[in-house]
Amino acid sequence: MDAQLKRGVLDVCVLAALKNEDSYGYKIIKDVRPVLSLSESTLYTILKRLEDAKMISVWTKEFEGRLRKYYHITSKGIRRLEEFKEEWKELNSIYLYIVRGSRYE
Amino acid sequence: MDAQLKRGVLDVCVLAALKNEDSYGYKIIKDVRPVLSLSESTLYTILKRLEDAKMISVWTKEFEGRLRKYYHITSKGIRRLEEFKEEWKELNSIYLYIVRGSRYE
DNA sequence: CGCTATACATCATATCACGAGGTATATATA
DNA sequence: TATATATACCTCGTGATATGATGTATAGCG
Repeated sequence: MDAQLKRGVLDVCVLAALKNEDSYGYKIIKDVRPVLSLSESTLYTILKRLEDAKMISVWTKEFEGRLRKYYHITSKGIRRLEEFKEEWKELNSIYLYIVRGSRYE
Repeated sequence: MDAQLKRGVLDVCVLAALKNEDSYGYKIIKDVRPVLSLSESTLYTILKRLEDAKMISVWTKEFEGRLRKYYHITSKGIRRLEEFKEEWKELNSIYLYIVRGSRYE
Protein backbone atom coordinates (compact mmCIF):
# COMPACT_ATOMS: atom_id res chain seq x y z
CA MET A 1 0.00 0.00 0.00
CA ASP A 2 1.13 3.49 -0.81
CA ALA A 3 3.18 4.98 2.03
CA GLN A 4 1.45 8.34 1.90
CA LEU A 5 -2.00 6.82 2.01
CA LYS A 6 -1.03 4.96 5.16
CA ARG A 7 -0.06 8.07 7.05
CA GLY A 8 -3.61 9.18 7.53
CA VAL A 9 -4.90 5.90 8.92
CA LEU A 10 -2.02 4.57 10.99
CA ASP A 11 -2.75 6.59 14.12
CA VAL A 12 -6.43 5.83 13.88
CA CYS A 13 -5.77 2.12 13.41
CA VAL A 14 -3.77 2.04 16.61
CA LEU A 15 -6.57 3.84 18.43
CA ALA A 16 -9.04 1.35 16.99
CA ALA A 17 -6.92 -1.51 18.31
CA LEU A 18 -7.38 -0.05 21.80
CA LYS A 19 -11.08 0.61 21.41
CA ASN A 20 -12.29 -2.55 23.11
CA GLU A 21 -9.52 -3.31 25.54
CA ASP A 22 -6.20 -2.01 26.81
CA SER A 23 -3.25 -3.51 25.02
CA TYR A 24 0.54 -3.31 24.77
CA GLY A 25 2.98 -2.63 21.94
CA TYR A 26 3.78 -6.09 20.79
CA LYS A 27 0.15 -7.16 20.79
CA ILE A 28 -1.05 -4.05 18.99
CA ILE A 29 1.36 -4.76 16.16
CA LYS A 30 0.04 -8.28 15.78
CA ASP A 31 -3.55 -7.08 15.86
CA VAL A 32 -3.08 -4.30 13.34
CA ARG A 33 -0.76 -6.10 10.90
CA PRO A 34 -3.41 -8.24 9.18
CA VAL A 35 -5.13 -5.00 8.22
CA LEU A 36 -2.13 -2.71 7.69
CA SER A 37 1.58 -3.46 7.86
CA LEU A 38 3.66 -1.42 10.25
CA SER A 39 7.09 -1.79 11.76
CA GLU A 40 7.96 -1.77 15.44
CA SER A 41 9.75 1.55 15.23
CA THR A 42 6.70 3.09 13.62
CA LEU A 43 4.35 1.72 16.25
CA TYR A 44 6.37 3.04 19.17
CA THR A 45 6.64 6.42 17.47
CA ILE A 46 2.87 6.48 17.08
CA LEU A 47 2.25 5.40 20.67
CA LYS A 48 4.52 8.20 21.88
CA ARG A 49 2.70 10.70 19.69
CA LEU A 50 -0.75 9.57 20.81
CA GLU A 51 0.37 9.73 24.42
CA ASP A 52 1.69 13.28 23.98
CA ALA A 53 -1.65 14.18 22.42
CA LYS A 54 -3.39 12.63 25.43
CA MET A 55 -5.39 10.32 23.22
CA ILE A 56 -4.05 7.34 25.12
CA SER A 57 -2.79 6.87 28.67
CA VAL A 58 -0.22 4.39 29.91
CA TRP A 59 0.06 2.08 32.87
CA THR A 60 2.77 -0.42 33.59
CA LYS A 61 2.43 -3.95 34.80
CA GLU A 62 4.92 -6.68 35.52
CA PHE A 63 4.34 -9.74 33.43
CA GLU A 64 6.56 -12.80 33.71
CA GLY A 65 9.46 -10.85 35.12
CA ARG A 66 9.31 -8.21 32.41
CA LEU A 67 7.62 -4.83 32.42
CA ARG A 68 4.75 -4.33 30.08
CA LYS A 69 3.33 -0.96 29.14
CA TYR A 70 -0.41 -1.11 28.68
CA TYR A 71 -2.12 1.57 26.67
CA HIS A 72 -5.62 2.80 27.34
CA ILE A 73 -7.69 4.93 24.99
CA THR A 74 -8.91 8.20 26.54
CA SER A 75 -12.09 10.14 25.77
CA LYS A 76 -9.96 12.33 23.52
CA GLY A 77 -8.90 9.23 21.63
CA ILE A 78 -12.50 8.13 21.27
CA ARG A 79 -13.31 11.57 19.91
CA ARG A 80 -10.52 11.21 17.36
CA LEU A 81 -12.15 8.01 16.12
CA GLU A 82 -15.48 9.82 15.74
CA GLU A 83 -13.72 12.62 13.90
CA PHE A 84 -12.23 10.10 11.53
CA LYS A 85 -15.67 8.88 10.55
CA GLU A 86 -16.48 12.43 9.45
CA GLU A 87 -13.21 12.70 7.55
CA TRP A 88 -14.05 9.46 5.84
CA LYS A 89 -17.13 11.08 4.32
CA GLU A 90 -14.91 13.82 2.91
CA LEU A 91 -12.51 11.20 1.61
CA ASN A 92 -15.38 9.54 -0.18
CA SER A 93 -16.26 12.67 -2.11
CA ILE A 94 -12.59 13.06 -3.01
CA TYR A 95 -12.59 9.50 -4.25
CA LEU A 96 -15.58 10.23 -6.45
CA TYR A 97 -13.76 13.23 -7.89
CA ILE A 98 -10.77 11.02 -8.65
CA VAL A 99 -12.61 8.18 -10.35
CA ARG A 100 -14.93 10.46 -12.29
CA GLY A 101 -12.17 12.77 -13.46
CA SER A 102 -12.36 16.50 -13.06
CA ARG A 103 -15.71 16.91 -14.79
CA TYR A 104 -18.18 15.05 -16.98
CA GLU A 105 -16.82 11.75 -18.15
CA MET B 1 -9.22 17.77 6.86
CA ASP B 2 -6.42 15.95 8.62
CA ALA B 3 -3.04 16.79 7.09
CA GLN B 4 -1.84 13.20 7.06
CA LEU B 5 -4.97 11.94 5.40
CA LYS B 6 -4.46 14.45 2.60
CA ARG B 7 -1.00 13.22 1.75
CA GLY B 8 -2.27 10.08 0.16
CA VAL B 9 -4.78 11.72 -2.12
CA LEU B 10 -3.16 14.98 -3.15
CA ASP B 11 -1.00 13.56 -5.94
CA VAL B 12 -3.87 11.50 -7.23
CA CYS B 13 -6.23 14.47 -7.19
CA VAL B 14 -3.84 16.43 -9.36
CA LEU B 15 -3.61 13.51 -11.77
CA ALA B 16 -7.40 13.32 -11.81
CA ALA B 17 -7.58 17.00 -12.71
CA LEU B 18 -5.53 16.20 -15.81
CA LYS B 19 -7.48 13.10 -16.72
CA ASN B 20 -9.79 14.74 -19.26
CA GLU B 21 -7.69 17.60 -20.55
CA ASP B 22 -4.27 19.19 -20.28
CA SER B 23 -4.18 22.02 -17.78
CA TYR B 24 -1.82 24.48 -16.09
CA GLY B 25 -0.93 25.26 -12.48
CA TYR B 26 -3.27 28.07 -11.73
CA LYS B 27 -6.24 26.30 -13.25
CA ILE B 28 -5.50 22.98 -11.54
CA ILE B 29 -5.58 24.70 -8.18
CA LYS B 30 -8.98 26.19 -8.90
CA ASP B 31 -10.33 22.87 -10.14
CA VAL B 32 -9.07 20.85 -7.20
CA ARG B 33 -9.84 23.34 -4.41
CA PRO B 34 -13.59 22.72 -4.19
CA VAL B 35 -12.76 19.10 -3.44
CA LEU B 36 -9.56 19.47 -1.42
CA SER B 37 -7.76 22.61 -0.30
CA LEU B 38 -4.15 23.00 -1.37
CA SER B 39 -1.71 25.88 -1.53
CA GLU B 40 0.25 27.06 -4.54
CA SER B 41 3.55 25.94 -3.12
CA THR B 42 2.13 22.49 -2.54
CA LEU B 43 0.75 22.25 -6.05
CA TYR B 44 4.01 23.19 -7.72
CA THR B 45 5.87 20.75 -5.51
CA ILE B 46 3.47 18.02 -6.57
CA LEU B 47 3.71 18.91 -10.26
CA LYS B 48 7.49 18.72 -10.03
CA ARG B 49 7.28 15.36 -8.29
CA LEU B 50 4.82 13.93 -10.80
CA GLU B 51 7.00 15.17 -13.64
CA ASP B 52 10.09 13.54 -12.13
CA ALA B 53 8.08 10.32 -11.82
CA LYS B 54 7.10 10.68 -15.48
CA MET B 55 3.41 10.56 -14.63
CA ILE B 56 2.90 13.88 -16.35
CA SER B 57 4.68 15.65 -19.20
CA VAL B 58 5.00 19.37 -19.78
CA TRP B 59 4.68 21.67 -22.76
CA THR B 60 4.85 25.42 -22.82
CA LYS B 61 2.63 27.87 -24.65
CA GLU B 62 2.56 31.63 -24.83
CA PHE B 63 -0.74 33.03 -23.64
CA GLU B 64 -1.41 36.78 -23.56
CA GLY B 65 2.24 37.67 -23.43
CA ARG B 66 2.94 35.26 -20.55
CA LEU B 67 4.28 31.75 -20.64
CA ARG B 68 2.01 29.00 -19.50
CA LYS B 69 3.15 25.50 -18.65
CA TYR B 70 0.62 22.91 -19.64
CA TYR B 71 0.66 19.52 -17.99
CA HIS B 72 -0.37 16.31 -19.72
CA ILE B 73 -1.05 13.02 -17.99
CA THR B 74 1.06 10.11 -19.31
CA SER B 75 0.18 6.43 -19.46
CA LYS B 76 2.13 6.00 -16.26
CA GLY B 77 -0.07 8.61 -14.66
CA ILE B 78 -3.19 6.83 -15.87
CA ARG B 79 -1.82 3.65 -14.36
CA ARG B 80 -1.33 5.44 -11.05
CA LEU B 81 -5.02 6.35 -11.07
CA GLU B 82 -5.95 2.72 -11.67
CA GLU B 83 -3.65 1.67 -8.87
CA PHE B 84 -5.37 4.10 -6.58
CA LYS B 85 -8.70 2.43 -7.19
CA GLU B 86 -7.19 -0.80 -5.92
CA GLU B 87 -5.71 0.97 -2.91
CA TRP B 88 -9.12 2.38 -2.21
CA LYS B 89 -10.47 -1.12 -1.72
CA GLU B 90 -7.75 -1.75 0.85
CA LEU B 91 -8.58 1.53 2.52
CA ASN B 92 -12.17 0.43 2.79
CA SER B 93 -11.27 -2.69 4.71
CA ILE B 94 -9.08 -0.59 6.99
CA TYR B 95 -12.02 1.71 7.54
CA LEU B 96 -14.17 -1.24 8.53
CA TYR B 97 -11.51 -2.32 11.00
CA ILE B 98 -11.51 1.16 12.49
CA VAL B 99 -15.24 1.62 12.89
CA ARG B 100 -15.82 -1.91 14.11
CA GLY B 101 -12.99 -1.83 16.63
CA SER B 102 -10.34 -4.50 16.75
CA ARG B 103 -12.78 -7.40 17.05
CA TYR B 104 -16.45 -8.16 17.68
CA GLU B 105 -18.38 -5.12 18.72
C1' DC C 1 24.66 -22.80 24.70
C1' DG C 2 22.49 -20.80 20.77
C1' DC C 3 18.18 -19.49 18.70
C1' DT C 4 13.72 -17.48 18.55
C1' DA C 5 9.94 -14.95 20.46
C1' DT C 6 8.72 -11.37 23.37
C1' DA C 7 9.09 -6.44 24.63
C1' DC C 8 10.75 -2.03 24.72
C1' DA C 9 13.44 2.04 22.80
C1' DT C 10 16.46 5.47 19.96
C1' DC C 11 18.61 7.48 15.92
C1' DA C 12 19.45 8.86 11.17
C1' DT C 13 17.32 9.37 6.88
C1' DA C 14 14.12 10.49 3.36
C1' DT C 15 9.73 12.31 2.10
C1' DC C 16 6.56 15.86 2.05
C1' DA C 17 2.80 19.92 2.86
C1' DC C 18 2.92 24.49 3.55
C1' DG C 19 3.80 29.39 4.76
C1' DA C 20 6.63 33.09 3.43
C1' DG C 21 8.65 35.27 0.07
C1' DG C 22 10.01 36.49 -4.80
C1' DT C 23 9.19 37.76 -10.00
C1' DA C 24 6.28 39.52 -13.68
C1' DT C 25 2.15 41.02 -16.54
C1' DA C 26 -2.74 42.42 -17.43
C1' DT C 27 -6.83 44.46 -15.95
C1' DA C 28 -9.89 46.82 -12.90
C1' DT C 29 -10.48 50.60 -9.68
C1' DA C 30 -9.85 54.93 -7.19
C1' DT D 1 -1.99 58.23 -13.06
C1' DA D 2 -1.43 55.33 -9.18
C1' DT D 3 -2.69 51.27 -6.97
C1' DA D 4 -4.78 47.09 -6.17
C1' DT D 5 -6.06 42.61 -7.69
C1' DA D 6 -5.89 38.54 -10.52
C1' DT D 7 -3.08 35.68 -13.13
C1' DA D 8 1.11 32.74 -13.41
C1' DC D 9 5.21 30.87 -12.11
C1' DC D 10 9.01 29.48 -8.62
C1' DT D 11 12.20 28.59 -4.25
C1' DC D 12 13.46 27.97 0.48
C1' DG D 13 13.08 26.73 5.35
C1' DT D 14 10.47 24.27 8.68
C1' DG D 15 8.07 20.81 11.02
C1' DA D 16 5.98 16.37 10.82
C1' DT D 17 6.68 11.67 10.23
C1' DA D 18 7.36 6.39 8.47
C1' DT D 19 10.90 3.29 8.51
C1' DG D 20 15.27 0.55 8.68
C1' DA D 21 19.01 -0.23 11.55
C1' DT D 22 20.41 -0.94 15.86
C1' DG D 23 20.46 -1.78 20.86
C1' DT D 24 18.87 -3.87 25.39
C1' DA D 25 16.89 -7.64 28.06
C1' DT D 26 14.31 -11.95 29.41
C1' DA D 27 11.89 -16.53 28.68
C1' DG D 28 11.64 -20.88 26.66
C1' DC D 29 13.07 -24.53 23.56
C1' DG D 30 16.13 -28.00 21.49
